[in-house]
Amino acid sequence: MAELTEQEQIRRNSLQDLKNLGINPYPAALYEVNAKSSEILEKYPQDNSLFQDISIAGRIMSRRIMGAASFVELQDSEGRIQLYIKRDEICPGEDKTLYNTVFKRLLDIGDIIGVTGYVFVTQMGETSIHVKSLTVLSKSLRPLPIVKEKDGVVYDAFSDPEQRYRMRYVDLIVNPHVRDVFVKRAQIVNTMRSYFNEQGYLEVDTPVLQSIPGGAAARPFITHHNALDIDLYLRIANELYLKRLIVGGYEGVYEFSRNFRNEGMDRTHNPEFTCMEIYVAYKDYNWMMRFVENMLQRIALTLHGTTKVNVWGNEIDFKPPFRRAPMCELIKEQTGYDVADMTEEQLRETCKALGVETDETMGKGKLIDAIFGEKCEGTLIQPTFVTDYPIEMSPLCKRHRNNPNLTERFELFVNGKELANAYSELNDPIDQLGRFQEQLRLSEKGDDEAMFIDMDFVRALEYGMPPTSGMGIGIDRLVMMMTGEQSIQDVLLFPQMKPEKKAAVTTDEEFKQHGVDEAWIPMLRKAGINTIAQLKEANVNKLYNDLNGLRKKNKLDIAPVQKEAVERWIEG
RNA sequence: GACUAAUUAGCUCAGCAGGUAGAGCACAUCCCUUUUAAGGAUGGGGUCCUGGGUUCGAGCCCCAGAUUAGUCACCA
Repeated sequence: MAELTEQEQIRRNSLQDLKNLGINPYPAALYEVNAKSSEILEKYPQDNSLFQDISIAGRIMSRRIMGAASFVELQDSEGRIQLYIKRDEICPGEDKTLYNTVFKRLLDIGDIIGVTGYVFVTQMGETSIHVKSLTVLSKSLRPLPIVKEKDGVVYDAFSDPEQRYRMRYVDLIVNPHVRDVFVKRAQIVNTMRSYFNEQGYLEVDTPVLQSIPGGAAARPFITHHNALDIDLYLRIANELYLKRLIVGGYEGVYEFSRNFRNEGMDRTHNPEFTCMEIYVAYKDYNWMMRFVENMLQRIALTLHGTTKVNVWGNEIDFKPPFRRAPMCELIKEQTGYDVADMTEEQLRETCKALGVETDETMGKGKLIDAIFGEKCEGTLIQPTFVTDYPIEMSPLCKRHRNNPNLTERFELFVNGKELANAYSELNDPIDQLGRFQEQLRLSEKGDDEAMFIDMDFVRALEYGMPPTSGMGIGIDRLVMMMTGEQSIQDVLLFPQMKPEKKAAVTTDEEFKQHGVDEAWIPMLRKAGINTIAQLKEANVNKLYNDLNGLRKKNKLDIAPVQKEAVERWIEG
């Protein structure tokens, strides 16, 4: 076990002292809570007769002790409220242990307590709780980062991203803003769910483990099922399953789908992320645009009370209708080139002329996408539906009713980023099979994202799927936009991180068995020897000198170690 | 994957031309009896990310590695 820091040791001592006083630092019984910090702060100033017999619980976030009276900031799930603790109030009799020892000495910032009492206003004008009784509910053994705030200025913020993401629990304790982001995330999802349910659409669950990863162009994670002895893929999208359900006869189905893609990680990509996909029978992509607009407007209103949201310095207005523009028109607008009727060769030359990088494996669709991505995406700040994508880029989408080279597809761009993607879904089984075969050709050409052929999906279409419109929206990116967060890690509670590097540490017991004198083990660690392996490689003279030096420095009451002993330890 | 930067006390950060490791908060002991990032005094606390190298001497310079961040590549 790794060495404890001084502060951790002191807290463990306090823990033992509490037990010695007959106080259980981790009691089993429930603690009755009948008030929350936020409602007290909100309602008491209006009506001083309220909250005269309350019980509240939370974490101690700061303490100001002045003799026989103290102030504590208590943090519950809603926020913080000040406690006023007076010695003779919580210790009415002769025995002042609860105040003098338990509260003042054995409790710390980070401990969880419950108190009863009544609400009043201090001379400083702060609504506070006058405490009549105090119960220890959980002793904290690690010191929290201390974040202080005055007049809206935060001092010493706990801000190291690595620590915040790895120890999200600490982040949530000391950074109230972070807790709020995830409340908003839940509100967004709930708003969408009620919006869909109100219209009679059905929420469903489809497989995460799939033998054919379909519905998107992406590299999947591969796993293995032992009993079947087959490889399975973690889903990259749920589209093909939802469409099977439309074939099955549901009018509308949707799913909040956790997807997994074995690709790069950065501040807009996490290996697992959440998409919402919805499919509605007898609709087309024009209907879907109105549907999405209204949904986003409703989310913005729920969260902010207005359709205007500030996203990274841009004021975005989610008030419908959003701009609609065909892709080739936007390319023409930005570059002057009309790519609509170009051949693959002409597109390659255009890319070259525009300075857009290409490679051998790219087909027509990818070439146009490359131009669009490079020249247009970033310019689409206000919500814009980009429509009518070339057919090569959209193997699951219905051909455009007026132009067979295009598809009835839109992507919604907000603040220069893709947010949603929707089709009039392809329901012609023969066309679908042909498009899958084209993907196969791309795959053989080296495009490792080209789609697999899912024959069962084709079979489903052969039974007949009604005209259907489908839409997918990235929940994480939506949350980023709606909360103003700039990285996906900030809207995921537990973003993927590389495993924490664990320093291999040999236990005291192992050192003992290795023949090391017990009294010297702590000194050995201080000398930088934490494993048997390190011990074996140690230099006898250096270690011998180090140990006795440490003995002197730490004023140890043990005899100096003999060089022969150190030799024995090293040799084992 | 490439490049750049960061990594020092529980937290936030200083540190120089290579010469005994610092501050604030937190912690401990004491003082102060209604405070407001409380105040005062004293004190404890460090594998300066890891491993090599240069040097009489490295937190600092060189090489390699780890992690994180940013940019690019990749990524509907």
